[in-house]
Amino acid sequence: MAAANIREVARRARVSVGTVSNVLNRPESVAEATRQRVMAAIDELGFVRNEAARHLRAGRSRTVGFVVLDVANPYFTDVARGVEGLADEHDAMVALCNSGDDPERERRHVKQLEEQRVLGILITPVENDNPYLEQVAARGTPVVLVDRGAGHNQCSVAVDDVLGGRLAGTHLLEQGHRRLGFVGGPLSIKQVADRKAGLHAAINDLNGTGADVVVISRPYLTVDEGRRAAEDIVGMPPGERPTAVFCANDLLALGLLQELTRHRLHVPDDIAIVGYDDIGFASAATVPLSSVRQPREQLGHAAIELLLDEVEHRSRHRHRQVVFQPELVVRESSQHTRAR
Amino acid sequence: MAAANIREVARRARVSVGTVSNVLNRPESVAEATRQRVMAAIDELGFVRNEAARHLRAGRSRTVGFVVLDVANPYFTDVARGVEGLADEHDAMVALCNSGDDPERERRHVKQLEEQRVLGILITPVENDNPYLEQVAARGTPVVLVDRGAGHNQCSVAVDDVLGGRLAGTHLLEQGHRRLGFVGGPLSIKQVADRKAGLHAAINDLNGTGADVVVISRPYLTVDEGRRAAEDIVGMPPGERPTAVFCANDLLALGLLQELTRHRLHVPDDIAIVGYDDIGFASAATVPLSSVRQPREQLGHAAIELLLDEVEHRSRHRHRQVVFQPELVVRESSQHTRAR
DNA sequence: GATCGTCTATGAATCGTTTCAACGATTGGG
DNA sequence: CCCAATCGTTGAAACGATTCATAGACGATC
Repeated sequence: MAAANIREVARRARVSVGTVSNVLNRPESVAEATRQRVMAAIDELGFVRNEAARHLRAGRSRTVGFVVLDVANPYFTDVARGVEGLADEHDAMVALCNSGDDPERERRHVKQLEEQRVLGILITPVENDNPYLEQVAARGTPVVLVDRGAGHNQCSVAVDDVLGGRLAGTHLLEQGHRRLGFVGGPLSIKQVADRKAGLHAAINDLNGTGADVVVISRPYLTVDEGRRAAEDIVGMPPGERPTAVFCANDLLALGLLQELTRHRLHVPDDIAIVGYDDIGFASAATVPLSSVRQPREQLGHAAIELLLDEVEHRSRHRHRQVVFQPELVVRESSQHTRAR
Repeated sequence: MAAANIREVARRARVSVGTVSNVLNRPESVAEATRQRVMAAIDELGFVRNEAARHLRAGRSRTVGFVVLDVANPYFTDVARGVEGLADEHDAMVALCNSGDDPERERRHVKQLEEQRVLGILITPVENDNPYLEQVAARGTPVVLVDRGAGHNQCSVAVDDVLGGRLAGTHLLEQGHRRLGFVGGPLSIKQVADRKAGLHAAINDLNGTGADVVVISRPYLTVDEGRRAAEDIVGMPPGERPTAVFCANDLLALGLLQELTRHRLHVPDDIAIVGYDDIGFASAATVPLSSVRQPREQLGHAAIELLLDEVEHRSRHRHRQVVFQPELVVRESSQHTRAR
């Protein structure tokens, strides 16, 4: 049974195609009896609107593209949830695309989305500078950077990572720690560099305390790399070992926690840990993890809001760069438990 | 700069629209000089093909819809990865849609996908019986059920959950356990019921051993519920407490593990645990978790293979129900560690 | 120089919906 | 009884790319 089209529906209901279209899009402007007849014909024929044709006519689709670095990362799926919520209200669909850290795949996805004339594209780009995205925007598909700041020729939503690092650092200093560790991925990733800078800033805020930072650099932000960082730490002479470690994300922190525990180092008494992102598994760890929380759903919310504003008021739209404040969630992994 | 269309490109390159189309789709049939001229025009105008128009003409889009229960569940993102791999080779896109366990949302997504005339729909339905999906298929959009068996009027890919339960059960019995526990979500979910049935089957296989099963039923399959199950177990008199527990998924198992440890019960010596799904976090747990592994990527692979077969050989296609065998991965959580 | 074949390029028809000016029918006011 | 206004419906013109039968140009062959 090939899908029936609007013409067949019209014929069956003995009306013109225009009327069928009206039933579908402006039911109030059609006489009740006619409407019924058309609806009946639609049911009988199993008619399903052809989105491609509507879309061709309309010039734009009702889909928003969201290109993320990694669908498997709970952080992004949470942001996506925020996007979806608001998109739903504007009956737009969200197409979730995975670049998997590969600039090539990212470009392919963006191209496809542009060909689909999506309402707009939300994207966390793999690389830092992406002139091609500005071209996409210039050709008429609005682009909003997610989790990345932008110049004022683009919209962006981000979280203040320097502040996040500072919150973590200040907290650890307040707990009396003076030998701090930073476990992070490559500093070429802006988020990582900013978080580290925040940690240093916290120390500067409190200058003259003689606090020190050992940097343990790791190539990726994964659980496995967290474990390796633990090996590094365990290998240090106890006098040089940091007494508190700030990790660039929760996956690292979880790996670190597991491996330290395995080596009979107690968290937080021997080594305190603060992570970043506050993913669901953070509070579920064997020692619940302190973490810097990013307002993930809000981030998604804000991103699509900026996008829709640009779509709806193309002329009077001004690009904005929204920056959220992170928040420190203190749990067991960074508080001395004397009563032990 | 509104997106230029193929006519403007043709005008600029001083050729007909047909020729531009040929450059795009059959470049070998166009003289080199002409081709160059057209390409130049495309670049200069920033021309981007309009997918809606191609699609309208072609009758079908090059997108496959994948509707999952929960994008935040690593299990589904892994299956999705399998789907994407093969889809890429057929230069099809995958649209990942999230039903979030809500039949209403699921239906909306399916409707949208059908209106988009996607190549086909892969879906893990929320409910068990879904006649509406057969109607979708009958109207011409192939549907493949994922992680659910189907009758022979539909294609499906699934994993033998009874076997999975049996593997877990047999393993625990072989380790000498006789008081077993089963922690699971509502038995109305077929997967859960099957896994439980498998556990009982394992006991029957070895009849006369006097093995026993305590069922601890929980409404959801989450980490939190796993913790609550631990409370139940801790509350039992030590003589009745199971010495080994099989969980319907890894999230439950992780929660259980954490809370038992917190109550100073040692895993596996006091209580052994086997989970299900073998998600990434299973091996990363404080006590690495034994788990029944489902061939996730293969599942995705097989699903899209069935779908593409139906698309490409519509007439001679026969619906198939593929069932995979799960595999038990034994780790520390279910092996006595005498050397402790 | 007529005939045939090869290679390129053309342009009109097509996909299915939406939109909108225009039309006929009906109603109410003057 | 006529004129306007209102209401419901119509039909044709878009939207932008693809396809395909056909035409034209050019060489080779007899």
